[in-house]
Amino acid sequence: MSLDCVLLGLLSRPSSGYDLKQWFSRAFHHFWAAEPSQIYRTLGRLEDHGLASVEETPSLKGPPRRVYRRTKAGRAALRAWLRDGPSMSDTRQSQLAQVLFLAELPKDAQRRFLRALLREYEARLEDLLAVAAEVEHHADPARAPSEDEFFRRLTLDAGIQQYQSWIDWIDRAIQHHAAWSATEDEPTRSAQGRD
Amino acid sequence: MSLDCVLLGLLSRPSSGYDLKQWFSRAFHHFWAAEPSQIYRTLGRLEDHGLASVEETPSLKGPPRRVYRRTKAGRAALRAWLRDGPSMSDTRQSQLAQVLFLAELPKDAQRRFLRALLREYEARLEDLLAVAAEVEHHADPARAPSEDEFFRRLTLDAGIQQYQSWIDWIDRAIQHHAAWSATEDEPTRSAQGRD
DNA sequence: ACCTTCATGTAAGTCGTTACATGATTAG
DNA sequence: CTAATCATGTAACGACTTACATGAAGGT
Repeated sequence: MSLDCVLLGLLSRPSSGYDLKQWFSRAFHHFWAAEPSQIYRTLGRLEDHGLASVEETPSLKGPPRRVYRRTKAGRAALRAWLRDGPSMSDTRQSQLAQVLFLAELPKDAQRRFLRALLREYEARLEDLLAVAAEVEHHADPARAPSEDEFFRRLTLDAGIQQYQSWIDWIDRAIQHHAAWSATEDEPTRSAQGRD
Repeated sequence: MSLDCVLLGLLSRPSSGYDLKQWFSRAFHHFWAAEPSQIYRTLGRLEDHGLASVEETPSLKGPPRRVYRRTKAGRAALRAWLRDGPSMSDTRQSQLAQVLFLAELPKDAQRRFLRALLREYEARLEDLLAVAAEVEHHADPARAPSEDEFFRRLTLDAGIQQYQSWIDWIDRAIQHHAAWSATEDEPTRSAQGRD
């Protein structure tokens, strides 16, 4: 239900499914991912419900673009969603679940896992910083940002800070893990092959 | 597919669906939520695939408990999942999507939204701190933590730090928003009723 | 000739949510 | 007697993923 709202938000400018896909792989990717198939289907649903309208226009390359724009009802739905207050979705972080069960692996595999996690987050942070730099580059430093710009930067900042916070956490985790491995170095029960 | 793995991880101690539900609403809730219906269905699937076995035992109260324990194959599947390295699930944070579109609302509604978001995260942090305090209380400060304890604390720390990081972000966001609202106080285009 | 980018989707299947159904035991 | 807790699930629906299908335009 909330991908519908996200698309309605993005449709502040008329866009094709393909256009929207680009947003999802760039400025956005740190807090919402969506596959083309899902985007196209959701756009169809929006149209069915009268929240968006389509217009087919020829494209320079390939098949004609189906450009969606939101209707009055669409805008109303979006605003209702926003006015309802924060919709706190349950985040599923399988990496953390994996950390919780890491006792199932031997110590060196544990260390490898934590290091791999660190590298993952570092890579993601780097990607996001590149996006942020690009946004910054397009901006006019003399003027106060527009509303859209202001909030786009806020969400970028959120992502950057989240990743930095993860990296800090894993750094400390790796250190604690090393220290604790040293104190507890008799072979442990749970790393053995029982079951 | 990964709820299967999470349950396999939790089944390091034989448990009923009801037991597992308790974990999901307590020590766990900050990075994975699951409804009973889904837990029961997943347990059934694990059994079908030979990753867990059931034994029915009478309970003191209510219907008999169906206690699941993981099989050798189950443990192997879990370890394979862990050895495969971090599984970075795409997080969907609809709150951030909402922030991105906040320009659709008037300024005072924007401020209310950000404040509500702050309160949400503060409440969640408080809950998690309570869980962490409880865990700390049960622990023996003299001994080094067991492997299980060590990783459980790691995941709790991650949650606490994440929430704190969110709170810092929103605090700053609210300040920036106030400052920026003051500079840009002519009525803005996007807050008007066009579309 | 072949690859990439642009651009559309469908079809099958899994995962997850919401709502409901059932029934025993114990504390007030 | 009533409500809470313990304990099981099903049924229906909606969300999301994975894999596949199609095809034109333009570059190498």
